[in-house]
Amino acid sequence: MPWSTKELADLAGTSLRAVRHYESLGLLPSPPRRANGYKQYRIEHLVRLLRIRRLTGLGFPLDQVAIALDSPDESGTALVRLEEELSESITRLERTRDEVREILRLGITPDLPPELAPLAEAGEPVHGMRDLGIVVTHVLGPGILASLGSDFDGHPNPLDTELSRLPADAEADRRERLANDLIAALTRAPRESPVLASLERTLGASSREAIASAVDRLLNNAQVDVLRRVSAALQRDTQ
Amino acid sequence: MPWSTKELADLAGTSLRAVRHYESLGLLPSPPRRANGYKQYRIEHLVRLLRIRRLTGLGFPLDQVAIALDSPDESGTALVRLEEELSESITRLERTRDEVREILRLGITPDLPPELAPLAEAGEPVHGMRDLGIVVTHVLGPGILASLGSDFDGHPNPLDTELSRLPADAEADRRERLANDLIAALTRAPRESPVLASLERTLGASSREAIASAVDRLLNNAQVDVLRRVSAALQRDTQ
DNA sequence: TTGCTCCTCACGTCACGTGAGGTGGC
DNA sequence: TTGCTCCTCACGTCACGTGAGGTGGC
Repeated sequence: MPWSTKELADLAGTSLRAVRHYESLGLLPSPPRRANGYKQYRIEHLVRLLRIRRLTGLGFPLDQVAIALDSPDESGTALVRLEEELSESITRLERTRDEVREILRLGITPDLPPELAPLAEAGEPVHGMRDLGIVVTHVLGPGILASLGSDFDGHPNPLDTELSRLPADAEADRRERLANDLIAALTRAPRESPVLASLERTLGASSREAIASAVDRLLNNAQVDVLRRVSAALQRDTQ
Repeated sequence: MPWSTKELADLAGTSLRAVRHYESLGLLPSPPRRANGYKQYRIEHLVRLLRIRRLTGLGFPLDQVAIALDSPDESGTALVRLEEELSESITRLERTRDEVREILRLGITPDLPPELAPLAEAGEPVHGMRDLGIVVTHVLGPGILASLGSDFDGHPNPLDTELSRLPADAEADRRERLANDLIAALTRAPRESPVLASLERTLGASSREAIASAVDRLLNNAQVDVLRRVSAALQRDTQ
């Protein structure tokens, strides 16, 4: 007539270990035993176990379950908090699910912010620009690339591609030509310079340093040279 | 110029401990140290850390992160699986959130299935019927109460209330009257008897036993007596 | 005797959080 | 000297899962 631990677990649709766990926490009273030490559960234990399972199924942590079991009518605030937590989790998961779907749709790599993915496609062995992009988008926030004038809407800007592939020993006139093209492109885009300037003013010292370090160590001399010219021209522009 | 562990963590927007954790797993290479043992992180570490954070932010477990970092282009199947897991979690959480909202809306206690809540309201100290309900709804599935003819749509059926409050020493004619009323009510409800009968035929031995045990130990003699009469009448009806 | 069930430790999971205890830098 | 930072163990979290090692029941 009485049930073993396994039988009780099966009746309640849960596991042997869960039953023992609840018992060790005092959520479920220890049943009487037979002479050989086997436990004998009865209907009161099944009822209690079903109530525990119901509460854990709703998402109550076990310490809250202990409280709710003894005063089920006063669990109002706990329920409100639970609902809030559930809603938060749902919106968070929905956001990341949408992001994962977007990554799948575009067929891009998941380890970069999506704005940077086209850059990764552009040139395989050139990781300097990619890594610079990772640091800059993190420090300045995503969207910075758009405001820099690059049209990362599916295809990399040819100028960006050329910059990322610029060899360290590129000749002076090639550097100058690329710099001028970039300056022209950035100047045509109406929105970027003020954004950049205001961002730069509000940047903390450590962020500045991180970007400077990224530029210095991740790009080669020719690339840095080109970016310096661009930067100087834009700064003149803003003043 | 190089960064301490704390500085690196701050730059990446994560914790000291997370950085050390990634390092201990080999996700992040150990940086060179100064003479006193202090670690010196550089831009490569920041880039790596940001890529790790991006992947964990999407929900990748750390062992998958290790793989994805080294071959970011081949994480397609991992992404598909991730999307599926996210979707499953979302629907599961939505279901429980809706259930929690319903509990809040009705102002009922969370430790019972919602169909049983009105029963709990009916009589305070009478837990026998409540506990029987918990066992029966779990074993036979929710919805069984509806098919038993009780209209649990906001108010407890007066007959149920009377049954749950029936004292053990109720007199014979009171028992008979209540049994007849219940039989009449159940017979008027068009849908229940076949459901019950078919369920009973398909029940396993352990479930039968659980219900029998619940009836025997959670109800008093008078209540069991009334239910026996009702059961007998219904069984005659079905044949 | 063999196979199945029951029992009690006790470590493992996952991604870190949180001290403990000691030392270096200013 | 004091306060702050850095370091390395190492245990804690949460709700159990998963053996290990031993015994009882048929």
